[in-house]
Amino acid sequence: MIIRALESAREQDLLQFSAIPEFAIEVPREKQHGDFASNVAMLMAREARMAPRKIAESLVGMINTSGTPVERIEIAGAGFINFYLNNSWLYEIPGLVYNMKDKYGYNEKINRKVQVEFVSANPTGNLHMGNARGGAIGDTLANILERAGNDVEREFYINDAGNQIEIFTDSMEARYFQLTGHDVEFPENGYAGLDLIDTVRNLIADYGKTLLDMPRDERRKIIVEYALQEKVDYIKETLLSFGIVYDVWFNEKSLHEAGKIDQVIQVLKDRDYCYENEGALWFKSTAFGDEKDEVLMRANGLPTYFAADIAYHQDKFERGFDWVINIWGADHHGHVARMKGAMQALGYDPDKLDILLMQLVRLYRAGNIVRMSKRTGTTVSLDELIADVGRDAARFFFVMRSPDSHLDFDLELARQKSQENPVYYVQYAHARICSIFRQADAEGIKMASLQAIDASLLQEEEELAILRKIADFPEELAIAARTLAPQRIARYVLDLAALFHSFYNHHRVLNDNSGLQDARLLLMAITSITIKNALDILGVNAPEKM
RNA sequence: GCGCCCGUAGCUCAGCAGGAUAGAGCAACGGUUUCCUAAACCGUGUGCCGGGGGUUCGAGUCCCUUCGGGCGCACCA
Repeated sequence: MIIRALESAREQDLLQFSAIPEFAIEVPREKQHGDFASNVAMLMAREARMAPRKIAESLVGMINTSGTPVERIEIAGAGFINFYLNNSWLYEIPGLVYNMKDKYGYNEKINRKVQVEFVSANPTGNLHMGNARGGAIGDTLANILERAGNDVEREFYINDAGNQIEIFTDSMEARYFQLTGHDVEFPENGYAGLDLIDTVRNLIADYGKTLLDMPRDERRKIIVEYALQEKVDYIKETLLSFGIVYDVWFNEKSLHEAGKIDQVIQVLKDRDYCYENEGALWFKSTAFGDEKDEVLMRANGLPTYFAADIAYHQDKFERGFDWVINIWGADHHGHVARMKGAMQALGYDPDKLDILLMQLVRLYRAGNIVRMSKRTGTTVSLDELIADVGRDAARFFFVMRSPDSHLDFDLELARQKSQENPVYYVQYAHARICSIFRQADAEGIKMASLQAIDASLLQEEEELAILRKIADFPEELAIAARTLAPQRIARYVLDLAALFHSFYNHHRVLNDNSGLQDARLLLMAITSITIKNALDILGVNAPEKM
C-alpha cells in the first residue's frame, strides 16, 4: 500500500527519490499511535529534501484504503504514519485461540534441528544455584524453541572422565579408608563435601570392607563407577523434580573410549592449527581472535578438558544439528572464542554454535551472602531449594531476569507465599478463571457453541486490552526464540495476568445478558488457555484452585 | 594489564534488529468486598537511562572514551 503510494507520488512529481528505502511497519508501543505505524517519511527526508511531515502528507493523500480493514490514517510526531484498524481482526482471535487450545502460539514446523545443552553439572557433588538457573533457563529456552517450530533436543553432558574424576576418586578412596578405620590423609585439593561421605557410607553398606584387599586399580574402578552411578541418578531425579526431562545423557567417557579426542587432535594437526611448545601441544586459538593459544595435550601426554570438549562439539555437529546452543555460566566466558574457533578450524560454521552465558547467582539468607562452593560443603542444593520454596517459584524466579543479569536470590523472599512472589499472581489469575467456570457450572450455565457467540460484544477497554495481549502471544514467542530471551515469557504472562485481574475487578462474567455472558466466558476461556500455555513454557503449574 | 557482562525510580529489575511522552513490581500513603477467590483492584510520584563525546531526521538501545561493580585470564574442569 505504501509502496504504491510512493510510486504514484513520484509519478505526479510530488516526491523525488531513486529507490524505495527499507522502511519499517511496526506495532507502536502506545496504542494511541495506532495499530500499525510506518517510519517511511522520516527515512526519505534526506533524499527527497523535504520535511518528514510534508512527505507523510503527500503519501497519505495517495493511499487508497478501500477494501482494507484500515479505518483511518494519521500523521503524528516527527512524521510517523499511523494506521488505525477497525476491531474486526481482534474479534477473530477468540475463535482462533479456542480452537487451537494448547497449540496456540506455536509457529509452523521449520525443519531445523536444534540442540540445547544445559546444566551439565559435574557428577561430583550436589546441584547448586548456578546449575538451577541453568536448568530453568535451558529448559524454558528449549520449550520456546520447540513452540517456535524447531526440532529440539535437550542434552546433558556428563563429565565422567579426565583429571577431576581422578581427584574425585582419590577423595572417595581416602574417605573409604577413613571410614573403615584407617588413618589416611585426605587429598589437599579433594572434594570435601559432606554428600561424598554419604556416598561412601552407601558404598560400605553394599561392599563392606572387601575393597580394602583388592588391587588398587580394581578398587578405584568399583568406587568411581559406584559413585558416578549414584551421583548421576541423583542429578536425574532432582532435575526431573524440577520439571526437566532430557533426551540425551552424553558421557564424556564415550569420547575417550571411541578415540574421538585423538582423532580430532589429528585433524587439527593436519590442518596446521597446532604446534608444540615445551612438550605440550597447543591449538592456535589466537588465529580466531582468542587472547592466547590453548593447550590440547599436556606434556604428560594427557588431553585437556578443552580437547575433549572440542571432540564433544564436533560430535554434536556430526549428529546433524543446524543450531547448537549451550548454556554456560559467565565464569566460562573465556572459553567461548576458542570453542567457536575450534569449530571453525574443523570446518563448521561457528555461527551455528550459540553460547548463552548466564551471570552468576548470589544466594542470600537473612541478608547475608551464602557461599556455594561445591568443595566446602556449605551450599544450598537444588533439591533443598525445591523443598524450601517449591518448584514453581524457583523456576519462575530463575527465568524472570535476563540471563545477562546477576541474580540475587533471597531465600526468605522466595519462600513467602505472598504478593512479593510474582508467580502466585499469575497462578491466582488462572485459578480465578477456573473458579468462574466452576461457578457457572454450579448455576447450570453453559457457554454457547463458538459459532453462536458474538465476540464483538466485547467492547470494554479491559476486554480489548486482553484480546490485544493474547493476539501478541505468537509474536512474543517468536521474539523470545530469536533472541534467546526466556525472561520475555515470564514478563508476558505477568502482563496478561494483570490485565485479567483488572478486568475481573471491573466487570462480571456471569451476568443477566446472555450474549455478553457467552462472549465473556469465551474471553475467559482463551485467557486461561494462554496463561496455561505460557506457564507450561516456563515449567510452572497452572493450578485450578488456590 | 587484557577480555566478557552489568550500571535505568528509594529497592529489585523490563525495555525485541535505534522510533513518538522511558515502563513494571516492591516499598510509602489513601481508597474498594450485600456480587464469579481481596493471593485482587483503583488512585497518588519519583528519573541528567553512571559521566563525556560521536553517528543519525531520531540513541536507554549503535560507535569511541571514562568511572563504578561482578566475573574470567592454568599443561584445572
